[in-house]
This record gives sequence, structure tokens and C-alpha cells, in this order.
Amino acid sequence: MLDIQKIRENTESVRQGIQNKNMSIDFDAILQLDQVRRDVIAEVEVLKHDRNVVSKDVAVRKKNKEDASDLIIKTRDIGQRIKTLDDKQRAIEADLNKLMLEIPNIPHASTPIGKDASENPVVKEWGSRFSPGFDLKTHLELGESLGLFDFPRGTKIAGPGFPLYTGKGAKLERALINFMLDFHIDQHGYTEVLPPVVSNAKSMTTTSQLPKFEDDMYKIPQDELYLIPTAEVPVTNIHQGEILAAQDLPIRYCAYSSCFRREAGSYGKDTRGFLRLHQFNKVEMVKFTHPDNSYAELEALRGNAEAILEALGLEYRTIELVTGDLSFAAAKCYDLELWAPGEERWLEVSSCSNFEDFQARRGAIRFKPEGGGKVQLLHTLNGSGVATPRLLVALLETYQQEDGSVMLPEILAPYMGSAGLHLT
RNA sequence: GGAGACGUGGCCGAGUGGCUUAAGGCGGCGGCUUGCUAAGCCGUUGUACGUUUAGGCGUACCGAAGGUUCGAAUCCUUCCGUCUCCGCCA
Repeated sequence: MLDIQKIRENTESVRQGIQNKNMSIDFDAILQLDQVRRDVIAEVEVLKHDRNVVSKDVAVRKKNKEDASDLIIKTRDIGQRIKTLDDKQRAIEADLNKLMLEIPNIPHASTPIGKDASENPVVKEWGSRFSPGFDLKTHLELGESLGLFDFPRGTKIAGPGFPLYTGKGAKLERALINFMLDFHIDQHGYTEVLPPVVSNAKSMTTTSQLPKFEDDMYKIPQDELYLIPTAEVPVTNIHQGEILAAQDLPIRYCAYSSCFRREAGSYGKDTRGFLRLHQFNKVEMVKFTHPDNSYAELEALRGNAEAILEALGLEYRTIELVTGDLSFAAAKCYDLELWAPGEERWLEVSSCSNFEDFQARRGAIRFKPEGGGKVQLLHTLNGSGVATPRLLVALLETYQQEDGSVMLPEILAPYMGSAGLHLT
């Protein structure tokens, strides 16, 4: 959510930012509603002040055993007017809040202006192309012949897009999750958390899955819960409504969770194998930072995600999203893409974003500055570190051997066993 | 799922319709003292919104939302949460 005061005072620059995001918002309607709201508040507060003064007089007279009926009659009318205005204020604020929740974050000044993904600049390329000279198999062919997963049975159990991992495939999935968690905890200083995989509407609103993206999520109406599309939701909401001490910042959490996405509107796209799923595993990093440090923390966060890919020896590139491709809540974002030699394409495995105070305002996540001073909103960031399905694709395709087996990188030995690195 | 108890500031805790502007204490912050010394004394204390050149002023907030009343932390209704006991359960 944006600051209404900022919209009021810097209307044109906010308007420009939204336009760069290819969105359109009726700011005139919002400003007008805000003006009405403030007029009503000013009016009702005068009446409440009057009521308080008269009520005190009533109390004094009653204490002195004097008659106060004239005052009571006078205030009865004030009470009615207050009630009317209170109702009006409530209605206006509900309307205004609804509009405010639909306004996307505005891009940071450093985010390149551009219309869509085709204009995203590549900011880093790492690793070398895997081209061994024999015919490369896709992860589907490899997985099937090696018995790593069973899509038909996953479909039978739940439906398409719900993968069943089997044997070494299940172990590899578990190994990757543990490897990434340990890496971020031991090397990058994150604190591990293991959150619920469901969240309520309030939490979903903080991170802005709600109200705009309700159709993308699985809902449990009976209990008014949603399955999380990412651990970002429960982890960011750990400090919802709290006032943290400045000395405690930055807070860095790392969480594994299953993620659930309906992928409505993407039917027929990337339906094969692991490229697009309804349920998948992901290790997520979430940071709560002082506003002054959030962009330095974003660079570090991106580095933490890249370090995973480098440790696994996989070719990747990092792109910076232009304003038109930025997600609803982000002010700046990097995407990490792995090269899948069998698929012969780049696969997005991580998104690292700075939301500035956008989510913090929605969730009332604040901090008290060191040495006192006014409580202020902190900045939230998150990034995948990383999602497993496409990582598994690139890993299998990059480490495949001519005989159809896969020789996993040495760094996974503690998790697979040395002998277990060779998938046959 | 059943029965009961409870929900007050950073924390403890008083408060059953009106000098409550939420007592008192702890903690925090600022100052004084340095013959009460592992201390003592004085002052201060939250959040949001509105308003103001500024200092300030006003309004609201006692789990949440409504209601009764001239006036609600206090009375009524609904909801949420916590705890205890019972039932079920990995």
C-alpha cells in the first residue's frame, strides 16, 4: 500500500510511477475521497469535543445534586449527529482502503523503464554452456528411465501438476532442500523457520496476494484459509502488527515450504514435466530491514541466491526487471534463470525483490529507531533460494552422461551419499 | 466437539456508568545527589488520525466489531484469542 499523504503531496510522480508499470489508477477519485474523509473527521471531532465538555458539566451537576436535564437534551442531538458522521466516516474509509489496496507499488528510481519482459536487461552471466557432443536428453526422458518421478500416478492421486517423486528422485528432492537450507543458514547467516503452509486473508493481504490475485490461490472456504503460493506469505507475516527494535534489524529468515498455485490462465503453457506445477518445493529468504539499507540487502539477497547455483555448477544469468514487468508489490526485482541444456531454454528459478515499505504498511510492520524517535515502517524483501522443480530440470540435464545416467555434483555428497551421486 | 475461566500500556497490576486526563509498581529515558552507595531523590513515558509556520491543540484507542446512554475500560450482543478440565487424535 502507498502512503496516502505521498499520493496527496506528490501526485504527479506517483502517477508517473504507476504509468511506468503499465497500470492505470484513478487518482482523482482517490484524492477526492480522501478530501471528503478529512472533512468528515474535522466535523465529527468538533462535535465529539463539544460532547465531552457538556458531559463533564453533567457529571459536575449530578455530583452537586443539581438538575442537568437541559444539558442532556442538548447533547442528545449532538450524539445523533456524531453517530451519523461516524457511520459516514466508516463507509468512506472502507471505500478508500479498498481502492488503496488495489494500487501497485511504484518502481524504484534505479529500475529501468520498459514496457515488458522483452526489454529486461541481462546484468550477469555465469558458467559455461554444457555441450558434450552427444545427443542430450530432456529431464523427462532422464527421469522416466531412471525412475525419479511418476507423473501419471501423481495425476491419478491429485491431478495434473501434482508431482510424485519416487526412489532416488524423492531423495534428490529432499537433498536439494536440505542443501539449500544449510547453505543459507551456515554461509549466509539466515535463521531457519518452518511455517504453516496455509494462511488467512489478513496475511494474504499483507503480502498482496489479496485482494487482486485471489483466483491464483487454492482456497479452503470452510476454514477461511488459503494454501500459500510461497513461504513469503507466512514468513513476512511473522512480524505483522509488531514494532521491532532498530537494533534487531536486519532480520533474515530462511524457510522451506511446499507452494501451491492454481496457475489459472496458464493452461496449455509449459504443461510438460516440471516446468509449471500446482505444487512444488521452494526455499525462500525473507528480510526485514532498516529503510536505509534495503537496497544493499537486495544485492546481498540476490548474491545469496546466485551462490546456490554457483555451488551446484549450473549455468545461469541474472536479469533485471523493467518497470513494465515488475510484479504488483515490487519496487525493484532481479530474476535468476538457469540454462536447461535438454530443453534448450532459460528457466526462471528465483525472483529477488525489494518491496520497500509497501508490504510493511499493509501489515503494520514497524520499528522504533535507535535512541528513540518516531516509530516508522521498515522494508521487506524476499527471494527464492531457490525453487526446486526447475533446478532439478537443469541439474539432471546438465549432469547427464552419454549412457543416460546422471552424475551429480560432489557438493551434494553429504546429502546423497558418495555412492548415491551416480543416478543409474 | 463439550464445560468453565480469562483478555487493561513494553511488563506486572488496580479499576462494576461521571475529577480516570487509566491508580500503583517494574522497566526505559532525562536530570539531581555522591555519607541511604549492589543505593537515594525529582521529572518523564504508547499508537493512529486530524489540525497547525512553529510550539502546540483536538479526536480515538483497555482483544475485535456492533449496541444501550447526555456520558462506557465498566452494561448488552456477536466474534476472535489464551488457559484449565473432558472427549477425539499423529
